[in-house]
Amino acid sequence: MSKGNKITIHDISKALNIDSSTVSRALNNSPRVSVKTREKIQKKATELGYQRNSLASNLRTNRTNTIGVIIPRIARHFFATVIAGIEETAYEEGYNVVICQSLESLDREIKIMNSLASNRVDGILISTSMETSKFDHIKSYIDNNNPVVFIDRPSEAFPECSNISIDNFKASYDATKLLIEKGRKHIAHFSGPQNIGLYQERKKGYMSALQEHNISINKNYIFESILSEEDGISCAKKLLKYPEIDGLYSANDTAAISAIQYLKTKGIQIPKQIAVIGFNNDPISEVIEPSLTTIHQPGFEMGKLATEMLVHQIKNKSDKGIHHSKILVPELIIRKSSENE
Amino acid sequence: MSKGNKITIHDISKALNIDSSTVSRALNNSPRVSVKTREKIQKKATELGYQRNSLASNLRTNRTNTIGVIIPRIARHFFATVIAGIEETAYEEGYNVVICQSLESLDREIKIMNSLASNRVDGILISTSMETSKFDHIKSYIDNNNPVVFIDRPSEAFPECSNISIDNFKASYDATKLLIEKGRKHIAHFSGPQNIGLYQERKKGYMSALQEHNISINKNYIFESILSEEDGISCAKKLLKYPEIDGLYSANDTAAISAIQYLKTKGIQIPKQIAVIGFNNDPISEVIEPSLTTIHQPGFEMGKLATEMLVHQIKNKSDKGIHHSKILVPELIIRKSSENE
DNA sequence: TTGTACGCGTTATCAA
DNA sequence: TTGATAACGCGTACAA
Repeated sequence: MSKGNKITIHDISKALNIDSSTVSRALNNSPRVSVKTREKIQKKATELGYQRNSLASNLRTNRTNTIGVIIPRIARHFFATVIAGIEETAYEEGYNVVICQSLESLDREIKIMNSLASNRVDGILISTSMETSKFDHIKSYIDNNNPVVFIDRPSEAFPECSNISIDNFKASYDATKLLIEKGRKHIAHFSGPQNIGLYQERKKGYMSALQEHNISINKNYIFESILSEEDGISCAKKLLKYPEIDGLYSANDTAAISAIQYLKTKGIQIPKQIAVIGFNNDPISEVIEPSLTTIHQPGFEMGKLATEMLVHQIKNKSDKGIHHSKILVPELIIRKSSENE
Repeated sequence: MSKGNKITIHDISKALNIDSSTVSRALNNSPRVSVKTREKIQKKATELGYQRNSLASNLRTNRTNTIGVIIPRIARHFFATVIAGIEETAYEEGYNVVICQSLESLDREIKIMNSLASNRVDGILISTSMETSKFDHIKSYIDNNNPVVFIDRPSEAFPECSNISIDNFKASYDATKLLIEKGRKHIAHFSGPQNIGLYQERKKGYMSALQEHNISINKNYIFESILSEEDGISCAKKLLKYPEIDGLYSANDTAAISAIQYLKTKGIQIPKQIAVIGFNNDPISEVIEPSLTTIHQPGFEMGKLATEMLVHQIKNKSDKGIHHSKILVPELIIRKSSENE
C-alpha cells in the first residue's frame, strides 16, 4: 500500500472547494458535471498526484472489473497461448486479468480460488489441475452465483457450466490413423492420467482408430504416466521391451520429445524404426530432429472464446443456467517423425 | 463479485448474538477472544458459507499482502523460472503474487503500473520492457514511498533502488573467449537493443574479449536487432555476406536457434564452419542439433532474492534509501555448437 | 449542475 | 473477554 500517496478525492475536494461527490463524478467522467469543473478537477488531480483507490471503489460498486485465471502452468506453451487470447479479449472488454498457476496441485488450486473469491474477481476461467478430482471449491464458488468457464479440461461435475475444449477423441483418432496409414502395425500409446477426461478421450481415440482398422489392442503397448520429461524416458525404456513396436502416439509433446531423444541414444532410427506423433505443438517439436508430427490446439482462440463467454455471463447473470460450450477442432501438423522416408 | 455470497461478519454476528467486532477478531484468530466463542463463530462462518471480503479488509488495514510482478513475457523460459522463484518466496512470506506481462510495450507497462498502484499492492518487482526509456511511471510510484525491486534489467535512472541482475559483461566475455580459444578468428555478434543496459554489457563483453586477445573489432560483424526468431534469420542472411566468419555469439538463444536452423538449410555446418553460442539456456537449446552452447541465468534464485529484498523493504519502509543490490554470476553451459570436432 | 448523507465490509480504538 | 463506535475511500440516491 502506498503510505506516501495519501491523496484522496477529499483532498481534491478541499483544495478546490468542491464537494467530494462532484470530484468523484468528475474523475469518473460522469456527464452529470460541467465540462469546466471536470477539467479543473482532473487537472488538480494530476497536479496532486492523485491515484484512485480501487479497493474502496470496488468495495462500493461491488465489481472489480477483474477476471481470475487459474491454469496449471503458465510456462507451458499451450497455456501461454491461451493466456494471450484471454488478455486480448479481456482488455478489449475493459477487464483486468489476474493469472494464477496451480502447478497441477489441488491444494494450490483451492487456495487460489479462495483468494480470488475473497478479492471478489468478477468471474473465473479455470483449467483444473491434474490432481483435481474433488470439486467442492469450484462448486461453492459457482453455487454463490459466480461465473465460471472451464478451459481445455471441462469437468463432468458441472454439466451446466460453460466450457471451451477441443475434440480430443477426433484428434487422437486422426493421429493414430495416420500412423496406421503409414503402414505401422504395432502402435504404442503414452497415455496421461486417466482421471482426467481429456486424457481418457485421447486414449479412446487411439483405441478406436486401431479397432476400426482391425488392429487388436495390446494393453502392453499403453504406458500411463503424467507425461513429464522423465516419464517420456522411462516409458521409452519400457517400450523397448517390445521390439515389434513401430509407432508411438504420445498424449503430449513433452514425453514424445524426451522419448525420441532417448531412443536416438539407443540407436533407434526415428521415424524409420519407430514413427512418432505428439500432442500440443510445443515449439520444441519444430526444432527437434526429426521434427515432430503433432496436434495443434488453437489456444489463442480458446482463450478468446472463453473470455467472451465469461464476460457475457458476468454481464448477464440471469443467463447463468444456460449452457454455452464449444468444442474446437485441433489440427494435425505433419512433420518428419511420422513419415516414411 | 459474488452477488450471491452476501454473508458478512454482521450476518454471523446476528445469528449468534455476538458483536461483529468479536466476530472479526475470531475470524482473524485473535487471541483476544475466548476459545469457546471463537470456535462457535468459526463453525457458524463455514456453516453459512462466509467468504471474507478482502477489499474491505485491505481498505481498512491499508495492506493487501500482495506483490505485483511486471515482466515482459511470462512464456519466456528465463522469466518463467524467475516467477517460480518469486512465487515460492512470496508464499512462504505470506504474500500473494499478481503476475502481469508488458509484452515489451511501454504503454502496457504504464497501464499495469497504474492498475497495480490503484489496487494498492504492497510492492512491485519489475523487469522493464524493451521500449522503456522513460521512467516517469516508475518514478512517481517510487516517489510515493512504494517499494520496488528491479530484476534482470536494472535502470540507471534509479541508482538508489534495489536490483537483482547478472554479470552480463563477464558472461559475454567468457563466451567470446571460449570461441577464441577454439581457434575462431572472425566472430560475429547478434546484439540486442542498445538502449537496454544488459545488451550494452553483452556487447561490451564481446568486444572486450576480442580486444584482449588482439583481435580487431569489425563493426560489420555486429548485427543489432530485438533478437526475435525472425531477426535470427535475417541477421544470419546478412552474416553470410562475410564468408570468413567462423564464430557467432548471439545475445539470446532465440536468435541463435533460428540462425542455426537457417544456416543449416544453406548447407553451413555447425559448428565446423561456424561455431555458435547463445544466451539464456532456453529448453530448445538442449534439443536442437547441434545442441547449443549457452549461458544459464539463475532465474529461480534471482526471483527468490528479489522477493526477499522486496519483502524486507515492505516490512521496513525506513530502509528505503538503502541500496541493496546483487549481481549474480551466470554459468556457461558448453554443448556441441561451440566445440571443434 | 452540485451538494448532502449514507453505506459498502472490515478493523482499530476505546470503554465496559 | 466483549461491545460500541468510528473510520478506511469511494459512489450514489436524493435533495437542492
